[in-house]
Amino acid sequence: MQRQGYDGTGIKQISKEAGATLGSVYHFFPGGKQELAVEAIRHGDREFAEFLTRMLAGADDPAEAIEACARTLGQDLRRSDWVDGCPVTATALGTATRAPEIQHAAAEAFARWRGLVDAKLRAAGFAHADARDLAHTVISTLEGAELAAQVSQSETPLRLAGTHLARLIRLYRKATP
Amino acid sequence: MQRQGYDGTGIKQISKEAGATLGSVYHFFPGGKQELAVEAIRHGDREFAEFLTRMLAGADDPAEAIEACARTLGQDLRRSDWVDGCPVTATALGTATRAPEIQHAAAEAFARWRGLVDAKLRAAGFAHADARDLAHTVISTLEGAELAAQVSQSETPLRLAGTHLARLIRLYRKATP
DNA sequence: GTCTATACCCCGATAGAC
DNA sequence: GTCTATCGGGGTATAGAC
Repeated sequence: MQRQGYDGTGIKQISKEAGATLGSVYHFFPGGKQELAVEAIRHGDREFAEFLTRMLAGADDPAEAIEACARTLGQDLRRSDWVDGCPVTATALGTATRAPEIQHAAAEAFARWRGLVDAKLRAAGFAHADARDLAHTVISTLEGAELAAQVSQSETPLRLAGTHLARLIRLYRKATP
Repeated sequence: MQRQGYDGTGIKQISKEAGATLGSVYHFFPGGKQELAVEAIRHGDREFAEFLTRMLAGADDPAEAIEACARTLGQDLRRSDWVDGCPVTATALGTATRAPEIQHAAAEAFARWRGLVDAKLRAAGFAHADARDLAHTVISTLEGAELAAQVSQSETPLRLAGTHLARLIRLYRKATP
């Protein structure tokens, strides 16, 4: 679903690639495709949260850590031949009206990631309001740059997003000490 | 397709809502669903390009114009009940592997929008390299914030994106005069 | 150019043997 | 719990009358 989206991915395809039978899938996911999608998003949520935690722990300076994060995302995306984008976006996009539970799971993922950045910024001494606001834009920008990188098959959007986010963060550190 | 994505939107649904018969659709779009999707993306491309042109012309200061742009995007998104997001993203996402032409049209749209921001920044006296790089991040951030706003059903990501992009742009104006 | 009918296929979901 | 068979419906696309 990360690659093909909710509607583009069939349960039969999933069961085949997983080496399970169709009956097994419906045994463990009685809620059908919707439940499967929610679990897929939660899985992607945890996955990216772990990645983000690792990257944020990689440098004391939050600006430096975020910039490294963006670069790594670009490298990983290229390695996947521009196919493995955000594990939440593709699944959630387009299902908003039909399946609120899916959208809710996606919102939770975004909120968790934001929380991780927020905590890092506060730990580095940023004002709470600044940290909260900056965390929003850091996630938004990473998300958008990942999208742009995927569409244009280039690491450039993510590289520049890293550079600019770092400058923005440093600007706020100086602005409200 | 803007709302439901490529796979979530049926040609029968399109023909019904358009008041046309299925035969007519295939008469004017012999390339079938793929051709329809490419034209839909080109349409969204022009639509947003006109919106962006209008917003950029609304203020001499690029930072101010971009901030107003983000706010307006948020208001429009709320007015649509968080349904009408970027007219390109939903259609293009998930079709990368199967339909390169769709992805190519999406890449062209992003490039055109970037070009508009780039031109505005250069016209305001920014160094060419700075303008080019900033245009990348402006589009990425607006795109990601629109996504985040849609998922969380809140204007906050777009409002903050506007604020932060404005500060970033002003920083560069001062940095390299 | 416009319309209806239909071919052909795969979808999600379920039934029921084992 | 695991598997196969199948249901009902909708998908894209086409054929061919008008």
